[in-house]
Amino acid sequence: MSQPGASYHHGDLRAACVRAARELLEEDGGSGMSLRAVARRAGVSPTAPYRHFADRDALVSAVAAQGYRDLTEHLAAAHPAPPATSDDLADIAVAYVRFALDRPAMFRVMFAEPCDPASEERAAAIAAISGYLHSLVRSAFPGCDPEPLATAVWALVHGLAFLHLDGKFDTSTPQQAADRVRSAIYALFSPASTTP
Amino acid sequence: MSQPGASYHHGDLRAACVRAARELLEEDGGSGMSLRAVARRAGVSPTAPYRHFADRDALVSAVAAQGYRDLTEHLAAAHPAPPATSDDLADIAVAYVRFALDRPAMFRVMFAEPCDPASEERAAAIAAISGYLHSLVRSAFPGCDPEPLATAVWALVHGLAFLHLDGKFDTSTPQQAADRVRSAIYALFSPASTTP
DNA sequence: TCAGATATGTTGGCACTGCACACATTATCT
DNA sequence: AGATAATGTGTGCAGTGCCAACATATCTGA
Repeated sequence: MSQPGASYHHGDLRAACVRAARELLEEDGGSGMSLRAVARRAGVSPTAPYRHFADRDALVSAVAAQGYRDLTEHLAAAHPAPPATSDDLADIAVAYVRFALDRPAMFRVMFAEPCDPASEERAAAIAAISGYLHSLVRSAFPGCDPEPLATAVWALVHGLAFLHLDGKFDTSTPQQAADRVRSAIYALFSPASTTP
Repeated sequence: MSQPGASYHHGDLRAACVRAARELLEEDGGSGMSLRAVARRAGVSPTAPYRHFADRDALVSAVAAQGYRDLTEHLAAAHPAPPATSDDLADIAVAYVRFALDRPAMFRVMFAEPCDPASEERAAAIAAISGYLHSLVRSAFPGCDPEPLATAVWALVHGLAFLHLDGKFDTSTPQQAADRVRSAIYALFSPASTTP
C-alpha cells in the first residue's frame, strides 16, 4: 500500500464503504457482504471500517437507509404527480415489487436483516417512504381515514413483494408478476369498492 | 463422551437437530443458530449434522418447514370452522401477526433467509398454508374469483406481519398491534366494499 | 454365523468472519 | 510548532461452515 498516489487517509471511507457494500449486494447476493470484503473492495485494511461503523449492523443500517431512499425515488418515478387515482395504486405496487425482484439482496437487507433500531438515518428514510404512501392514499381516497388505509396499502404492497421474492409465486416473467400484482390490487380496489 | 448410557449412534439425530435449532431460535434470536451450536446442543460432534443435512441451508429449510406447519396449525386454531365470514378474516390476520411477533426469529427464518428452493418438505408446507388461505377466501367471498383475492389477502396479512416485525409500527402492546391489524383489514374489507 | 458393505459419528484442519487491542500516520486547533 | 484528536494498520482470538480421513455401529446376504 505504498503507491505514490495513494494517501494514508482515504478521504471519505464511510461513503466508500456503503458504496462497496451496495456493489457486493448486487453481485454476491448478500451473503458476500462481510465487513472484511467491504474493506477489501474499498482498498483499505480489514478493520478500518470500524472507525466509521460501530459494528456490522451499523453498516447494514446505513446501506438499508440508502436502499429506502432508492425505493422512494423509484416509486416516485413510477408515478410522479401527487394527485393519484386508485388506478395509479397498481403502478406503484408493480414498481414496489419490481424493485424487490430487481435488487433482491438489497431488499432483504432493508427488511429482513436485524438492524440497529436506533439509527436516525434509517428512521428518517422510513418516515419518508411512509409519508409518501400516506400522501398517496390521501389523494387517492379522499374522505377516508387515511391512517388504517395507508397501513393496509403498505402492507399489501409489501406482502406482495416479499411473497414474490421468496418464490411463493412464479416470477419467471416480469410481466407475469406484474399482472398478478395488478389483479390482486384490483381485487381489493375495484372502482366500486373503495367508498366507506 | 463415554458415559455408559450413551451410545455411539444417536438414534434420530435429524429430528434432534431440528428441535435444537428451534430452541436456539427462540432463545438467541436467530443469530445463534449455527450448525455447530445445533450440534453442541444435540450433544454431538460439530460435523455430525452433515450426515443429515447437505449444508446449513438444508437445516434452515427443514426448520422453516416445521415453522410453516406450526403457522398453519396456529391459524386453524384461531378459526377452526371452514365457513368463514369476512369478519373472521381479521381473526386470522391477528393470529398471523401474533405468530410473527411471538416467534420473530422463526418467522424470519421462514421468510427472510435464503433457503434451498428444491426442498420438497418446504414446498409441501407452503402449499398447505396456501391451500388453507384459498379455502378460507372461497368461503368468505363466494362468487368472487378466489385466485387474485387469495393472493391479495395473503399479501396483506403477510405484509402486516413483516412491517410490525421490522418495527415499522409500534408493537409495545400486543393489543395495539392487534387493533391496527383489525382496522387495516376493516379498511379494505368493510361489508359494502367486497363486491367486485 | 459372521464377514463385508453401509450408515452414522469423530477428529483435525482450512479459510473465513466479526471484533478487540495496540500501534502508526495524518489532520486540525491553539 | 506542538499537542491532540481523527483516521488507518497489524496482530490476534474465538467462532463459523465445510472438507477429508478415520472410527464405530448396524445391516445384509452367503
